[in-house]
Amino acid sequence: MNLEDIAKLAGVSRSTVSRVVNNDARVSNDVRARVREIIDRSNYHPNAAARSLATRRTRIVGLLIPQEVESIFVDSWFARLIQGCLRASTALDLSFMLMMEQSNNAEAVDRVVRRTIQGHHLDGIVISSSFVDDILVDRLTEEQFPYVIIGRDVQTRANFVDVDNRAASRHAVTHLLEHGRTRPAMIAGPDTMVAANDRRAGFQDALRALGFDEERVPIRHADWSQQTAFRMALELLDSPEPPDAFFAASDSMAIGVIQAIRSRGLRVPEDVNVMGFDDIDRERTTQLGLSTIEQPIDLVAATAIEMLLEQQESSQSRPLQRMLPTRLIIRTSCGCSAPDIITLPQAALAGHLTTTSPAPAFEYVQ
Amino acid sequence: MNLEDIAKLAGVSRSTVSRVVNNDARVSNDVRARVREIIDRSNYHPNAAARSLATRRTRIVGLLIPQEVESIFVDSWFARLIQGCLRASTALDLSFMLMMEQSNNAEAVDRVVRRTIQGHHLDGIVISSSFVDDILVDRLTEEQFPYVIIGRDVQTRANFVDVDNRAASRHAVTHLLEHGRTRPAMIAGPDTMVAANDRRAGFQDALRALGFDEERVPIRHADWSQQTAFRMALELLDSPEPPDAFFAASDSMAIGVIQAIRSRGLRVPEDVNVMGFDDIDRERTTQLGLSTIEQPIDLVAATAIEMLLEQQESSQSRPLQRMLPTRLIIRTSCGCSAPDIITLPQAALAGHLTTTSPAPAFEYVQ
DNA sequence: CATTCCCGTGGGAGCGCTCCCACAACTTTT
DNA sequence: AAAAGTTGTGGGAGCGCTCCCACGGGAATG
Repeated sequence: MNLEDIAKLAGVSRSTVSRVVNNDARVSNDVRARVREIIDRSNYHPNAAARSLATRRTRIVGLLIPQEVESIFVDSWFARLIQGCLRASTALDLSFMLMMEQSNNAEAVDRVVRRTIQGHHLDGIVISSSFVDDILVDRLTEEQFPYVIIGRDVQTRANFVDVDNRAASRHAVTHLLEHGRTRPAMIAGPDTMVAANDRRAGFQDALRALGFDEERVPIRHADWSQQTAFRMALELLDSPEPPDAFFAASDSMAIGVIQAIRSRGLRVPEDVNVMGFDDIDRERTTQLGLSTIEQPIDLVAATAIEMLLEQQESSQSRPLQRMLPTRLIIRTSCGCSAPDIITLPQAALAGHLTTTSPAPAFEYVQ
Repeated sequence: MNLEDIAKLAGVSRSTVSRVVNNDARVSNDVRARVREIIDRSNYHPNAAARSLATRRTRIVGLLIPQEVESIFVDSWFARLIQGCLRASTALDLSFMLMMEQSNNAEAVDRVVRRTIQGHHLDGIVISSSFVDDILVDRLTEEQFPYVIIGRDVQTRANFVDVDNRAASRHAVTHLLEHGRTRPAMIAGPDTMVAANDRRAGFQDALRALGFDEERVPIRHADWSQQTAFRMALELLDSPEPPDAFFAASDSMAIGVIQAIRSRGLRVPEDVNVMGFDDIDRERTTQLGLSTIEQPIDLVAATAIEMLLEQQESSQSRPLQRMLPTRLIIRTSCGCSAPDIITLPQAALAGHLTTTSPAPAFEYVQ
């Protein structure tokens, strides 16, 4: 069953049927109605391959995720990202392809490029952060292929979408310390990661603004895991000057911190206040009353997909960079008694760029 | 850059280049080498759409997951299934497409069918269980479109792959009770689900074989959640005849059971023994020393993809049904002192079919 | 009333591949 | 030595669509 068949059944030409299928205005109403009916009756659907061949568009977008992380799917961050991309694609009537490759491996990158770009398999690709410092971005740019990286990159020529980790952290920490605590501490992420550094910088911004002596505020770098955070929090709690307020760069780590606090017979928030980051596993954080910063993953994903389409339309070469707003989710661990949700203002990075890039060219989306 | 271009560069015909690309034997070695080199040098990759159009194959397989479950991705079962399918597809050089739709919704099903089947978008589709009692399977069968359902279905005409939940449960429970406990109990899954019923049947098989009075063995139906299992286990523990061995139909529920046991001041395995099912979140189960039955999700996924290809090759109409082996993962909660892994024999269903289907036609894979 | 314009429609070309058949140049069989 | 088969190669047709141009007829314009 193809266009020609439908055309014959409707007594019109192939072109006319094509116009009806593609909602072209230049078809008279009665012809349109007749063709529509026949299409419905005969269960016709245009052949995707033929369409792609003629239009040079596949209406398929992809998400590339790194293979290295073994537990990649147990980490709900990736799961939620996938879900968000899938949702956004479906809403735009795009098909969604998942790809997994090793990053930092020339051969694997080549495989991706050949298959997707040169084989014209995809219209665009969303790249989850770990691939960043790669040949891949260069190849993609060179080939003028639409892509978006999830997570701000330090080399500022790439297309990306991210939340303003620094601004969010600054505001959250300011809120945390408004409860009168005097000995803050941070369990930060690995200092090789941009997001981890941005969150730490936001923490320090807040300290500075509030007049804390940065030298005396302990910061420990953990690996996002509950276990490591637990251990490090324990160390700090056992030190001569135990912290009375923790900012953890992720909820998992915040949970580790809370466990550590409790294991020393202390209570949250009566004795020690805690602030997390992510709010992805809402069930657990709610149960613990963990105050945290919400990452709008669905929005990040949807924005990424949109940015892909934008690149497809206009092939301008200026990088597309977008920062999304976050919300402060107030439960009880920060010291508040009543839950609340506060949308955080952004733009902390504008003045404090960690790179020497030419201009603070991010687009802040409100 | 297309076939013709390469042909011109190599001084041969389009056909010859095509043969080289597709590893056709009928090309002389020197011509093959020359063409290969030019292909590599010019970064050529065949156009997927053109290929699909000519061959009527897309080399894309899909996974359809139900939209209803809000936390679909927090549940690591789905995440692992996706990962498994993705891995298997990549290994076979297939692209992997993810689709999310509402099941039990005629319109949504129609959308899937039209887009994937009639639009020739996919070569085959893996369906995660919730879609089963649907119009979808009928449509798929009718259109002779390759599909595989994850999870045994009671209406036995469909293609599926599953683990033998019943045999696995029987063996695991037999093992559990070998430690001399006399008052077993089960926290089962929702009795609307085939897998839940199979696991319960396996439990009962074991009881019968060991000479227990089934009437007096309590079985509670929960919803796979830790919370509900916790509550039900508590009820049982507070009854006049508290159980001294629990079989939980999932690890989450087993964790709830362990919490309940501990909250009554009892110890696992000294006072009460526990057996779970799934072994997906290995980190948590290991930490708790939970003995459980391992579901080989990766194998399930890989088998599903393979079955898709099989259907593509030979379009025989006999349903393709495959049961995969499980392993008993012995840690400490069952009462054992030394960890062990035991591959379980299958075929429990062969004699005890829960349906009245014509023949026990499953293929047991060892 | 003649000319231009627009609107709705039809048909050809072409997207880049595969598959089939043709055919030349050998090799093997009769 | 003729017939048949084999091997390597080339070219045409066709997969089902879109896009462009052509064209007829009615409406708007001069």
